[in-house]
Amino acid sequence: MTETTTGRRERKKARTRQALADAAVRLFTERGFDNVGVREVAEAADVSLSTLFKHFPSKEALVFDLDADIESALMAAVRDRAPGQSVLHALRDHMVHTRTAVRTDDPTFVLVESTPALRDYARRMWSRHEKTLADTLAEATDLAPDDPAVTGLARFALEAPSIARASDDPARAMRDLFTLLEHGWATTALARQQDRPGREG
Amino acid sequence: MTETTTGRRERKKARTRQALADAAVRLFTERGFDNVGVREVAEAADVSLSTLFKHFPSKEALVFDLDADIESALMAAVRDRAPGQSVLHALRDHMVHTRTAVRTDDPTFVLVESTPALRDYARRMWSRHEKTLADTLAEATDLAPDDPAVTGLARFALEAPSIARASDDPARAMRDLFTLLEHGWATTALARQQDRPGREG
DNA sequence: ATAGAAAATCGGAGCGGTTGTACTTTTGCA
DNA sequence: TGCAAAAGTACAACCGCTCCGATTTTCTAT
Repeated sequence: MTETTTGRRERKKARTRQALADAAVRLFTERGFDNVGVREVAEAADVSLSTLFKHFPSKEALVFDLDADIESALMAAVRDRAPGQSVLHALRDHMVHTRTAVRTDDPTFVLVESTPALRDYARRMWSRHEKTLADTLAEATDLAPDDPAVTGLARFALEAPSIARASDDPARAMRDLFTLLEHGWATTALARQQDRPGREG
Repeated sequence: MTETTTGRRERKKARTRQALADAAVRLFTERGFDNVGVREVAEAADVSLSTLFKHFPSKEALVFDLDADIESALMAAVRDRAPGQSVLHALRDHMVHTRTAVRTDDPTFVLVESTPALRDYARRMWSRHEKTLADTLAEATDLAPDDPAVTGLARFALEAPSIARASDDPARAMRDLFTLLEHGWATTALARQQDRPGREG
């Protein structure tokens, strides 16, 4: 996935980045997100404050060390779906599988869920993929990228996890939500089963 | 709507509040949201910085001087809907009527639409009504307030305007979106036409 | 009228996230 | 070996926002 261009430089860079992320999650978990300053995180990772912000654009970003791969996986799920499967169905499966696991063991996950500022940030991060997803959906169905059916589905699908997680049974809630969306979008090309996007007329 | 309790005190308070809001919109429009500091706004309204933050919780809030009435109007639209009309239908009508007007003459509207920080803030403001709306919907249909069908509809209905506005024909996009939602939620109590919530079994 | 409570305002210090600038060190490569 | 790019450093400053003690203005009850 990620470019593994050789080089000691890149390795060291990755190391300090990791040191920052680790220190951040540890300190935030120990004493709470709001009770730890960025200067303190930099200190704990033994780098300067300037360096911290060269690696992460904001305090919140220290906790989300992934991002890029997530988006590409999402798009791939739609593009490389099983033959004959609708884009909506593929989207549903991917979202259910990747975003309903309740990993109470993952400290980062717990930290995010228990910190409103981080929950909001996570939601906004997902929303950033909205346009890319809409484009992918449009491309896969020959609909216009600004068709409300397309942009609406992109938005709602990305919002679904944040709704489902508020439920006692997130996986079930997620499926229910997508069932509703499927019924609504049933008459659109998004829900129609179809062969892989024809590369010939 | 708003309590008009007599008194010179309340009048003066409202006056300074208005002075702040006016100065803010004027300065922001003239020179851009990011190029005007809160201290400057306070200065222009001839009040102290402390006073500014006693009236508004944040810089962004200076631009949104309404809020409370909006929420009650939204809930009222659902609760006091025409007899026999479904909650979803009532919700749709209200959202379409109040949120699709493109007021290119309203400076506040233009300001908000052209400033990402303010667009985000506006979206979050609407999201804050999500729980209240979900409760109202649940009450009107005898569904559980945490039913995904309820919370999902509340979220999506409130998000719809922000999607529709990205289109060239917002009003049309808004109606299209609600049509999709109506199809999806058709099998739920939210879309079923019904008499006013029976106060008797 | 007047005292005293309550509310609004003030001034200013200060915190925490973020940015900018100029400088040093490390690393890759010719 | 030498030079350019990249990574890291140090430090000051900005900005949104909060806190606090003091002061003024308005309301209310006697």
